Amino acid sequence: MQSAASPQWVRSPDDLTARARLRDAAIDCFAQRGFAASVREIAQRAGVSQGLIRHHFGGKDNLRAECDEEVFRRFREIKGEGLAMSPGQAIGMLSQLEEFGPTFVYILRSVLDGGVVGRAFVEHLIVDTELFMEQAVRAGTVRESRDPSGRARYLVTSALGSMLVQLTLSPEIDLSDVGNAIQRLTGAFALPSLELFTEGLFVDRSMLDQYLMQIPDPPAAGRDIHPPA
Amino acid sequence: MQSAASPQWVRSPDDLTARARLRDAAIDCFAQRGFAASVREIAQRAGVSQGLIRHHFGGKDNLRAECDEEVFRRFREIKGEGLAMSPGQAIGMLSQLEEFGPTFVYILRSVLDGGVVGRAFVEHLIVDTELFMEQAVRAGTVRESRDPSGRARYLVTSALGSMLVQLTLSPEIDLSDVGNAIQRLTGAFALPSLELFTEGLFVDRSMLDQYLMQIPDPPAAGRDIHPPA
DNA sequence: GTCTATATAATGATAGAC
DNA sequence: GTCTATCATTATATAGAC
Repeated sequence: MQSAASPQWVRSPDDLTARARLRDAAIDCFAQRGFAASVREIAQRAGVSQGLIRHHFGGKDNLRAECDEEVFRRFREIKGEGLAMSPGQAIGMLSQLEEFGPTFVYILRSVLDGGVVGRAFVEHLIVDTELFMEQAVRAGTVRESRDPSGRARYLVTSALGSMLVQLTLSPEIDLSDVGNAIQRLTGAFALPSLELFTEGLFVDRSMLDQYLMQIPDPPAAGRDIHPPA
Repeated sequence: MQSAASPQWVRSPDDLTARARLRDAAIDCFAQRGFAASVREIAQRAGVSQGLIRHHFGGKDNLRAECDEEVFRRFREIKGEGLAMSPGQAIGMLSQLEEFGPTFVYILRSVLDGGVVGRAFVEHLIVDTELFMEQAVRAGTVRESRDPSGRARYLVTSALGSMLVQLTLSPEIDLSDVGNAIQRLTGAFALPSLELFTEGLFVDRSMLDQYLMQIPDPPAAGRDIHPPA
């Protein structure tokens, strides 16, 4: 386990093997310009020729797969194994780390792209959130849910999705300054979300009660398909 | 104003001008395969040659622009001018209309893509939601907010974003059956969202009160940037 | 290991025949 | 109005020299 100030994967470029330098250049490119970035572009950023990429990785798909792996590895490493954080805490912490910038943007892009990293990232967040909420419920700070899994999935997808929609709505946000970008994406929603989480939205319970009466089986476990596939 | 069962823009393909048929084929293609769909593909679906697209539209960008316009026109037409619906009602209604399928998927893709239709669509929903919530507050069914604009923006982006994230998480969902797709995307979240909107999440008010004391100015109007740009 | 040069495929743009 | 044929560009994949 590394200190947060200088994780294992941050070192001077000279220390890296050519293969790793190529992979990191690809991660940066994919983060900045999306997965449509060409191999020529990646090679140029790494200061080598495009032929070398094929030599080391065989093709773009393979290169992307290795980037996916590395990015998810970094995510797991930074997050820490047993550390259960709320999604807000996690995102807030991650965005503070300068070195994590490209990794985080890579993940966001992968979520939008439907890539494997994105999926894994979201599912990971959901599991963590369910655990975190479970603890919070036991601690008495968060209300119990009739469907803990569904609630965790709902909280994560709406928080993340909200950021992504805001992002597409605000092309002027500079993704290279990740900390600032996250601040802009989440700052505007601090008050509305706190308000909603504390006071709810509806004045009375009729909508919820109506729904609960309408469904056939006891409202203990989720009756709906939660896992994607 | 047309009846919902058969809007103005639904007719047998023979009734359409070649230009309109081409445009509609493009909308279908963009919806099904994304905006990377080639002009050859579009021409093939329309049963004409690729040269004809250039003849009528000049180029792909222009064609996309006309598709954007048409899709947004259909959206406005279906929605109705003065009709204020909740986001949930609106999405539920739209998904029922068979003919609206490609249009709806086109809009979703446009949101993900950051396209003009997507932006306009979201901003439209936000304005409608704010109006709707204003009425609901006056009617006594929804609680007052310290930041009505921010709340509307938060509700729309999180509801929509949640669907989009679920969509990327579930590639097996068949987008051609829009009604079913929406059902799968929203059904799992009915209970968690109703629960949250009715009962909130936190047991006590400490988080909210802490935030309210921390910010300098009176919590009447939003102190943050809400409009994207 | 690294480079240069080339093959191949796809796409959007264009020209000109009918 | 509509089609066919071709061009220019760009991307990846590949081969072979050093």
